Amino acid sequence: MPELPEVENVVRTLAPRLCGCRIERVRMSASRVFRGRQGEIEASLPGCRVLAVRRYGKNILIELDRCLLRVHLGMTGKLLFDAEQATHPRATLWLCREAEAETGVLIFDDIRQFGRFETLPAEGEEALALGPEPLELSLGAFCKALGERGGAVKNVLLDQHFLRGMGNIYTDEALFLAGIHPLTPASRVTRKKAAALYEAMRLLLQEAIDAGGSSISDYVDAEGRRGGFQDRHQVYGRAAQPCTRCGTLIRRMVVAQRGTHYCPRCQRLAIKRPTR
DNA sequence: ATCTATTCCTGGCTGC
DNA sequence: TGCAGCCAGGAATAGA
Repeated sequence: MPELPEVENVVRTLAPRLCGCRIERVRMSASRVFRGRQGEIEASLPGCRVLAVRRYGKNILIELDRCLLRVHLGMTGKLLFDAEQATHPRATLWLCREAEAETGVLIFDDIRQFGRFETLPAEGEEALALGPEPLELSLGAFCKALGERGGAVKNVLLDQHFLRGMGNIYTDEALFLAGIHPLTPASRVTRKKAAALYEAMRLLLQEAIDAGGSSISDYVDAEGRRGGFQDRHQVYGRAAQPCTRCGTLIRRMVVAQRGTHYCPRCQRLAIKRPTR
């Protein structure tokens, strides 16, 4: 499932091949990824030139000269230059470079249709109003915001209005590295633990980006390459296997309707009561 | 307002 | 070998 590091790798493999191209024509199949905007997209994309490709949380924003194309990969979405790798193409863009014939296609492929493919007005990302990037946020701002939130710390980290880019895998991994139980109320995470969480999250995201992301089910970048970080997960997907730190068996429970993996010994649910 | 539960969607896996 | 049933979960939406 694509989270911040995976989307970052998609953007990095997408940008050099896409920037400067003109979209010649578009073919779309009926799919809920367009959210009823299929005709609008088909009408607006042809003739547009790609100015830039950037990431906004887990969104891929393709900046065109007339509008913004927002692509969210959801669970199983992929952007591919190789038609051979597409099994469930939802949109196909034919591209061409200046004074050249068609130079290739870009396919948005999405098995489960949890993704999104839509046009937004230029500067449309502001309307998405997501929280700050984890890698750009200061420690002080993170601790302050965390302390003001209700609910379990895992739910808060997954909330894209709190931080943009964290998903289930990196949330479980970051909580493990910081030694925080996923159900700990966000407002009860101590300053020391919050600082550990902040550092763990940033280290994890950077290392995962450098490793090409995590390929759990079928994630691949725009060149069709798998990531390598899945082999370094310490809790995610390791239920009933020994903790890499203490040997206790990793447990799985459901938090925020998501499979949640943690070490019951390294991540104690200790709610300190105020001492009178 | 703020937080939680439900819904969408299909391939892969399990067990009979 | 076939097939029913379950599981994976991001985020919009509805509900408390």
